[in-house]
Amino acid sequence: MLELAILGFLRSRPLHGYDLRHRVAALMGHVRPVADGTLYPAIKRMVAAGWLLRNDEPGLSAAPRRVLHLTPEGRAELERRLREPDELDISDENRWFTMLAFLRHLDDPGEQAAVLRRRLTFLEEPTSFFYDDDRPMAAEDFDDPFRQGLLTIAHATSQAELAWLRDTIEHLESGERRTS
Amino acid sequence: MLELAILGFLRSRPLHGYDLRHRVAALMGHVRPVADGTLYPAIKRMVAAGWLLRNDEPGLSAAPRRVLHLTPEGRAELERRLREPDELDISDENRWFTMLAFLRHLDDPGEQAAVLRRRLTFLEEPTSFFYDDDRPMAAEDFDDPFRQGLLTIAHATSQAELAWLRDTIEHLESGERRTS
DNA sequence: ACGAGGTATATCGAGGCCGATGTATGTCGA
DNA sequence: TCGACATACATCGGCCTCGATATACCTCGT
Repeated sequence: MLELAILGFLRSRPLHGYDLRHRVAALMGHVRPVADGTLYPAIKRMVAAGWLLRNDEPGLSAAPRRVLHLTPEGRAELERRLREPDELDISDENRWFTMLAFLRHLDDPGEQAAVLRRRLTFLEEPTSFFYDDDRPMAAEDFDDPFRQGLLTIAHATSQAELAWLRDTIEHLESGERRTS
Repeated sequence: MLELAILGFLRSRPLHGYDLRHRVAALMGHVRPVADGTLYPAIKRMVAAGWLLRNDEPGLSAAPRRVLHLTPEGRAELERRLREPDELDISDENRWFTMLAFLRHLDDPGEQAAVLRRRLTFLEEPTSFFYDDDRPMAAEDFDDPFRQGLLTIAHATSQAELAWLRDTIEHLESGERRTS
């Protein structure tokens, strides 16, 4: 997910680690600023994987900036991750929102719509409040005002997302039809 | 966060690992079912910390059930975590929602309201779309329909949560005044 | 002329998480 | 009665993350 964000940011322009750090932190919405000990090893991994190239750009600042470029392989990797292999369902909110933030890089509207449709299917399947054996979750959960709040908030969120998804899918697909 | 959930569930009744696994998975909302390799080491840690007691309950099922009880220390630890030391702000969604799911165990309405009020303060401070140096985030972010969607959804979510928070805080505090 | 604070990268160790795998036993349908 | 499946616990290696720490240079205010 950090890797996805790095690939996504570098798709637009080359950046050095420190800049990436700010952008990633802003994207993750202050939620959890990336630690240096996480970011730099990730960069190293990705350079080793052949997705990034590191060019030194001396003199412009205090320390030498290691400017990172996306390689064609990196670009392919980004697209692969945005398309998201079907087995991994889009069930992790963080992962999903990060994907959304860079979905524009998948430039075929049909493919974009396909990703949104998968998310829509996922959101539409009712959340089970039951265990596997149809035992309902403890009744106490439902006269707890805090858990009620949890449900209220979750409901509002998914309604908002569903509305947006349906709208956007329609737009993408009508545009699609017009251009084909 | 896993530990918080374990403490929370055991506060109501003793449970064995397998049952905990189901409950935690249901709580995390299918988001990411806990792996055995995560749950059982966590239990072991917590037993070692003195928060849990493990009593074997033989014969009732296939494998011997290791029934887990919350110790007084565990209970204190749960309450400490629900009160959440002020330094760590409630910025991680997962953490926050898990807290909410067990906030009833902090049985003083005043303390409950205090926790909600901290969350309210956090949500009310406007999210910065700027870097530290007041450079705005790339303009391209704003004519990207997917990032727009991100903002739309986030806005709807926080509105719903804000409304619920204000409502609930008021209830808790008026109840508080009545009983004092 | 000096120190505080920002820029920029890097490494290390401790510990946590995931995925795979193993080991039993009970239950239920064909 | 045989196999499939659920119950129930456990361990292991590898990878990742976090937090701390280090280095070194620049800028700006005093």
